[in-house]
Parts: sequence; C-alpha cells; structure tokens
Amino acid sequence: MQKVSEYVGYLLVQVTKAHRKVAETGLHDFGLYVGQELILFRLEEQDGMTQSDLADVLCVEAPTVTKGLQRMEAVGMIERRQDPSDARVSRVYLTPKSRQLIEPLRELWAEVEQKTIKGLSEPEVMLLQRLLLQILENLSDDKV
Amino acid sequence: MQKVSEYVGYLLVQVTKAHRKVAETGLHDFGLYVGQELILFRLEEQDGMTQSDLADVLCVEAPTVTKGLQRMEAVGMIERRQDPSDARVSRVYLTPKSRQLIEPLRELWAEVEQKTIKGLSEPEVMLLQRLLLQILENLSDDKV
DNA sequence: CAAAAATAGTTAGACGGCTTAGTATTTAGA
DNA sequence: TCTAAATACTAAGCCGTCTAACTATTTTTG
Repeated sequence: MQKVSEYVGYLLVQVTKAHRKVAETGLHDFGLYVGQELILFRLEEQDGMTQSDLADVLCVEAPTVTKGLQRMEAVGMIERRQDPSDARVSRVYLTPKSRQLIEPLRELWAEVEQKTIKGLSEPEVMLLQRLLLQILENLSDDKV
Repeated sequence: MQKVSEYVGYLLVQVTKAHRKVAETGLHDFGLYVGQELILFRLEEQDGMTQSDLADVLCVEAPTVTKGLQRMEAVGMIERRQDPSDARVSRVYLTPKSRQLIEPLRELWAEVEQKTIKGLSEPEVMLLQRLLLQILENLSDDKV
C-alpha cells in the first residue's frame, strides 16, 4: 500500500464530494437541500410513510429525518399528520407544491447521472455498479 | 435511465457513507474526527504549512480548516504560530502527541482500505481507480 | 391488570462542510 | 505616497449527519 491519496477510499470521498456539489447547485433552484429530494422520491412511491420507515429506506437515523422534515414542512414541501390508530406514529405526505417538483427533480438526477458517467461505456458502468455494490457489502460487514 | 437508487451517483453516496462510518469508528479511538487525520498526514509531509495551503490540498474551504484546527488545537493535536514575515499568515505544526499518531493512523487507513477492496482483484481495483478518476473529472467539469 | 420493555419521535449538542460577511495585513497602482 | 485591491484568516449561521437523553405511547409479560 502506498499513499492514502491513491486509496480507493480516498477517491470515493473526493468523488462523492464533487457529486454532492453538482447536485446541490441544481437542487437549490428548487429550494431544496441535498437529501431532501430523496425524501420526496420515497413519498412519491408511497405517500403517508411513517418517519421510521423513511429513516430505514434512506439509511439515516431518526433525528436526521426529524430535522429534515421540520425544515421541509416549514416551507410547505411536506405535511405531517398523526396516525389515527397509533398516537406515536406520524405519517408524512407530499404537498401540491412538492408533487409538482418530482418530475423536474427526476430530470435533475438524470442529468447529474449523465454528467457523472460521461465517457464511460455501458459495460464499464455495469462493472462499476457491481464493484460499488461489492464494496458496500464489504464495508457493511461487521467483521474486520 | 431507471430508478435513482440504481444510479452510480446514488451508489457512490451510499458507499461513501459506509466508508465514513467504518473510518469514524477507528478514528474515535485516537480522539479524532473524520478528516482530521488527513490534516495530520499533510502536516507530516510538510510541517508548518499555512492554513490556506492546507485548505487547498484538502480541497475544502478556509472556514472548514479554521474550525477543524481550532478543535484540534484545543486537544493538543496541532499548534499554530504566526508567520514572522507575514502577520496575516498562520502556520500549523504537529505536536509530539499527534506525531505519535501518524503511524497508527496510516495503519488504520490501510486496514480500512483492505476492508474496502476485499474480494476485488488487482485489475479490478486498478480499473475502479481509473473510473473514479474519470468521474471526478466529469463532475469537476464546469460544462453541463 | 399492572409493571416492564419496546417503539416512535423530538431535543440538544457535537462534527464536517458550506456561504456570507467581517477584520487585519500586505501588495499594487494612480 | 496614499488609496484601492488582494490575501489570510475568523465569526456567524445554515445544512446533513450522528449519538445520547428524553417524552409519550403501545405492547409484552409476569
């Protein structure tokens, strides 16, 4: 092993930072912050999800969801209503305002993806996906 | 293009989050937070760097460096001294305490890297590096 | 059935990261 | 030389993320 700056891990961090930056720029035009669009995508699949389920599918902790939703609710991007059968549960819904954004947001993601994999061949992209999934498994593994 | 959750960009975010988590766990044993170890590595290459140079090589903004250094200085991990010939410049130095950590930290990074690329062949790793570098260029490109 | 345990959310506060605005200080230019 | 511009850093405040601690509710269980 040589320099840390040549490690796959280091490259991943740099690349993801660049990716975030690009996505961020586009999202701001919609009044959203990175990650909030993923909440909308999930709600579009299943409106009225609970916050816990949202945290699970997004792979983040509950407080992260709470904060994000509070901000999104403040600007009318989502709505929260208590579950009628379980007073602990709060369900999250899209609003007309955010429903309108779903399509443009999907287009934004598609554009960012195009920019990301520009110049890579189809087989290269597929291989890359396979390798990234393998790494994701490796890193999620509790063993050393 | 299909689901966002199959995009390379989305995978990158997930993978990097997992990588951060693994690195974080190890770093906490040294009393460090993610990213701070990179500052130490850079200082080990060139002790007495200016904060601006540090920000440049780490690809972060000046305030990010300022904050991180303030925290590290508070726990004796680095030391800042004003440049004698330019009163605006503050130069950053390792301390005996942090100098001792360099080697163990390098080992930690090597371990995390091993875990990251576990199961990948040599050619696969090299290809992956090439693809990630290509993506980094793509995303750093100002053009659409 | 009542007490203990599990579950769902929130709050507080830490971190890295950013932008914007501000302070010194140094350099460049009229 | 004296002012204007550039540079180096800091402060404040926002974002996503996390952990730890807390409240309220529901479920389990003795």
